Amino acid sequence: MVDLNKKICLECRHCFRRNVLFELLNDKELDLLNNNRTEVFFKKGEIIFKQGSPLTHIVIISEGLGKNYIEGPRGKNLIISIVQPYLINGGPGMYVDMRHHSSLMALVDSRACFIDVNIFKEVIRKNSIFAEEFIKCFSESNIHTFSQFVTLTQKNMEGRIAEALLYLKNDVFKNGSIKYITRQEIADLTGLTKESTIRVMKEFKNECVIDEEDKEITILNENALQKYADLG
Amino acid sequence: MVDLNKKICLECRHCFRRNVLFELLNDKELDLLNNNRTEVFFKKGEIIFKQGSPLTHIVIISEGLGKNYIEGPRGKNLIISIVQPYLINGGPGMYVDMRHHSSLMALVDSRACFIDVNIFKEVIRKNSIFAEEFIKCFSESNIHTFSQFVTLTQKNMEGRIAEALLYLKNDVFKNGSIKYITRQEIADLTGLTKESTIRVMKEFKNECVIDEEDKEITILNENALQKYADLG
DNA sequence: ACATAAAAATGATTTATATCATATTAATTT
DNA sequence: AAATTAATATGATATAAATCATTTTTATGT
Repeated sequence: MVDLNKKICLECRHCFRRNVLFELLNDKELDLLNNNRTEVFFKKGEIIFKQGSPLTHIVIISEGLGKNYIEGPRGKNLIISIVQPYLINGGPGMYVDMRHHSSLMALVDSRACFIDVNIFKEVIRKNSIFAEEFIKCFSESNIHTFSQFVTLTQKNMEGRIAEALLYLKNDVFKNGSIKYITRQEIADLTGLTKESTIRVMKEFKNECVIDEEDKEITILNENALQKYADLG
Repeated sequence: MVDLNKKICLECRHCFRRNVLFELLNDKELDLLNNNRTEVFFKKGEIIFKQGSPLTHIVIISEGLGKNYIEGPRGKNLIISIVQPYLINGGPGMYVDMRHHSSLMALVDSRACFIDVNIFKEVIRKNSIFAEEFIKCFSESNIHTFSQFVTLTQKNMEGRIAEALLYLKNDVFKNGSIKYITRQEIADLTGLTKESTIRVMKEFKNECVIDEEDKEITILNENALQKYADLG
């Protein structure tokens, strides 16, 4: 009979190794993380962690896709990032108040790995190279937030949608077509209303800057989008 | 004759110790930082470090006040934070591309301490408690950025100005009156134009929510401001 | 296959905020 | 003290984007 625990363990170590960050850990450290993890399946639309709730685990999506968003004061969401597999979802609360400062929702059926945050911090404390790379990841997402911040406060609708589409194409879907993202979500990425988003997307479609088939958005003219982003 | 080097050294260690973070370092580590630092005076309006330039040193303002801002694509600035003495100005670039992703300008005549970033990182690598506290500081500023992001994308003029004034009063000037900050700077903190900022400030003055004498802004009714922030 | 719900689309209207133009006051510089 | 520059103030006007009201299309559940 197959030892299911063992199987999950091996799977997980595989999952760990898919993020180059974990290559910096030795077997003992990997085992430590592995022995303090749980794996949970989420259906599309389910919340993986919720803003304000205790931050007890860091989350790695091993299969699927998520959106990381801040719930604004009157129900309006601001999407900070679209989360692909193997990225570490810690969040600034893990070193401040042990609370989540944003929510993570599954955009498609997803599998998520929960690692005890204290164990994770212990590994960071013990392995300074790993710590440094963790800070690096954190910093990279920070740089993206900065640039999104400027875009949303200083660019017009076309510029903001163009930036969001370029982000989705290049950073999230790695040059594939954009899937599983609704107009409302593009609105939440850009701080616009869904109606405005729909109008700009239609404008881009009419100008053959983008195309859409079967809910898949393809970017036909990246230069045009870049121009919108630059002029916006 | 007084040994000036020694004097600056002692001063600096004093400056280090004013930030509780440095209490976590041992003498050897403090010496290491101390031996790899320079102190520079800046006049009001001078740039301490410039967005895009190489990040070779972390900066601690030991006297004075600064503004940390992102220079937007078409000349419009976004102020991320007002920087008081003893705070560490690293920035996300120090673990990514060794470039500054924002600029720091002196708001009044200021003294700034430059510490070699590689030495600073070496200390972080060697002292895991210090590293953890550094991540904590970084995370706290991150949480503030998140909240400012939501405010600027989801609140109206009054709400944004109210949030900025509360930030200045409580976080920057520690319940003293708000000084050295122009209308243009409040505009850059809120993503508004200076004209709109002037109008809202006047509205707040008329309603006796704030008062201004000799360029010093006093908050007369914090509850009213909080209400504007909540409803905005 | 039908019913229900969710997403996308569209036009009309409103409104919050920016822009423009100009004046006044305060702060620096010469 | 005069001249120049920077900051604040104010009114008129324009406009980008939100809001509101419906409709159409697509997806999901029973």
